[in-house]
Formats: sequence, structure tokens, C-alpha cells
Amino acid sequence: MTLLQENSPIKTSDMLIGALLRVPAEAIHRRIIHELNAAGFQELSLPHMALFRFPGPDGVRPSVLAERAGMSKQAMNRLLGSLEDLGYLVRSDAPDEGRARIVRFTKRGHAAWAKALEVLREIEREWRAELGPKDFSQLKELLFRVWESPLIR
Amino acid sequence: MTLLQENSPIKTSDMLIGALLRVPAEAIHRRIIHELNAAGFQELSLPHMALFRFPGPDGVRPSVLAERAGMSKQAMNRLLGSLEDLGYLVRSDAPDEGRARIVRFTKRGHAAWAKALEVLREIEREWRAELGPKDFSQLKELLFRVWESPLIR
DNA sequence: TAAATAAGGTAAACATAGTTTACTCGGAGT
DNA sequence: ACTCCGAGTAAACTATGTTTACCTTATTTA
Repeated sequence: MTLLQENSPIKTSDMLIGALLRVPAEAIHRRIIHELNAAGFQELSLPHMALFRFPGPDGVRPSVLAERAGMSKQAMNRLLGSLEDLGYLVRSDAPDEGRARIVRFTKRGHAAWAKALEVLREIEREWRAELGPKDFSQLKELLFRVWESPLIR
Repeated sequence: MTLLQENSPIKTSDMLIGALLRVPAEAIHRRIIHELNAAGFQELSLPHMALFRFPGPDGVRPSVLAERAGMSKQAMNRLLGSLEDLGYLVRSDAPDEGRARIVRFTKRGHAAWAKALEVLREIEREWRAELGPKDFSQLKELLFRVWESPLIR
């Protein structure tokens, strides 16, 4: 029932797609938090990453963000409250729609978002250098096909 | 500062590697939990997945599992305690090494582990059907090269 | 040999972060 | 005017993780 033999090297066929995706995804996640912290955005921790992820919270309503993050409106609201206290964003009234509000980055929020993108681009450069430009493009292309497919619904 | 243009379709180049890895990885994660629950392993929830992941906890020491999962020994110990109460595993004394213990799946634990692997293999079949066998193999091969590289340390 | 040290494991207090339950506010439909 | 609905909010509760502290056993060392 164990998955690996003793003393034999790991092969591609031993690895299932779950671990192959999860491990690098988590590594990227940790690195982004680490570099944001190091760049002066000390307060940002793991739960905040529910917001600092594609396609970002700027201009979006809290309930939509809750939906995207897969959490309750209340939990999202507390996250937003904490980030508002920390000066990363504001929740302003939406002019037209009833009681609706809209999340807007402050200057500091934009700076943090820009830093996160910068780290991600740096990571892409490193991967491209390691795999070679052609294979890296191929990897992104394949993952994009997964993205567009019904596989991940 | 926004990442996307209005009213234009998303292209590969818009997507950064972080989201391309994270979204499918999370989808797989959710599905495994869901199908384990449906298969009679109702009690298993998200935090338990820190153990139900490659290469599995069977035969491993608690402190190693804590290290792998990136959490404290105490937190891991509580997880193990909860799974022990639920009948998925036992912590037996290791015969030689001092106070060391070893985690062992019970029959139920083995069954859950086998089910998780089965779901994963089903997911792989679906992806292979969607992408085609050649491209799917290519995807795994590229991810494996990332796995072996220093990129994810 | 005896004492100090290190490593694995455990326990309790605490902090964090999420869900559940319940409420308010504003707009739309009747 | 009355009801209903959706968005947002608040408070109580729950879970899950960290911090702090301690026990046990083996190894090192004076």
C-alpha cells in the first residue's frame, strides 16, 4: 500500500498530478508572503493572500470577493476590515447600487499588489531560465488549457 | 495597475504561473475531500489533508510529519490524536529509537488512503482525456522537472 | 559513573480566523 | 404601503494553529 519502493529513485510515473501541482504552488505562495514582508509589508500574512491573488480585489464588491475566495461574506468582511485598518484598502459606497460597497486599494495597497506581481514575474524568470524558454511557455500553455477546460470546475 | 483589460478575452500571457498552478491544485484538493466524504469517510476535513498527501504518513514519525506539513509538532500531534480517535491510525512505539513513535494506518486509514489515490487516478484519467495523452504526459514531465529543480526549495 | 545536553513527544494557555446565527439597511415589485 | 431580497454587518461560537513549558529517553562529556 505504500507508494514508493525503498532505495529507488522517484520517477515521473510515481508522482500524481495533485502533488506535482500542489508543492510548487505552495512554494510560490510562501515566497510571495515572505518577499512582501521583507519589502515593508510586514503585516500581510497568509489569510490576507485570499485577497492578494489574481485577479485582485480592486474595484470589486465584498460579496464577490467572498465568493471568489470560497468563504463567507462575514469572514471576508473581517479580512477587509483588518486590511482597511492596516491602510491597504478602503470600502467606499458604490454610487448607484443600493447598499453596495466597492473595495479600492489605497496607495499602500497598490504598492503591495505591484510588489506581488513583481515577485511573480521574477519567479517566472527563474523558471524560464531553469526549464528553458520553450518548455516554460509550453508548461504555461498546458496549464492554461486546463484553466479553460471544465476540469477545474 | 489592473491586470486585465475590459472586454478582452484572457490570454496565456495574462496569466501568471502562480494562479495557473494554484487554481487547479485547489480544485483537486476540494474534490478529494468531497469524494472521501462521499465514500464514507465523513469525518475527514481540510486540516486532515495535511496528512493525506504524498507520500503519506504510514510508517513515519510524528515530528517528520510536522516538518513535512510545515506546522509545529504540537499541532501535528493534535491532528494525529484526532485521527487516532476517529480510527484512521495508531501511534505505536518505535522499537529501537528512544521515545520515538511511529504512525501506522489502521484498516480504515488504509482504506481512506486507497480511496484518495483512486480519486487522484480518476482525475488523471479525466485530464488525459481532455488534453490528450501526449500533452498530459508532457505536462507531468514538465512539472516533474520543476519538482526536481531547486526552484521550489 | 554522573551530570549535562539534545531530541522526540506531550499538555495547557492563548491567539487567530473561520462558520453560524441573527440583524440592519436600501431598493424593487406588487 | 407592504413585502421581499440582496448586500453588508455584528456577535457568539468553534476549530485549529502557535507559544510556552514540561517529561522522557538517549547521547555526550566532565
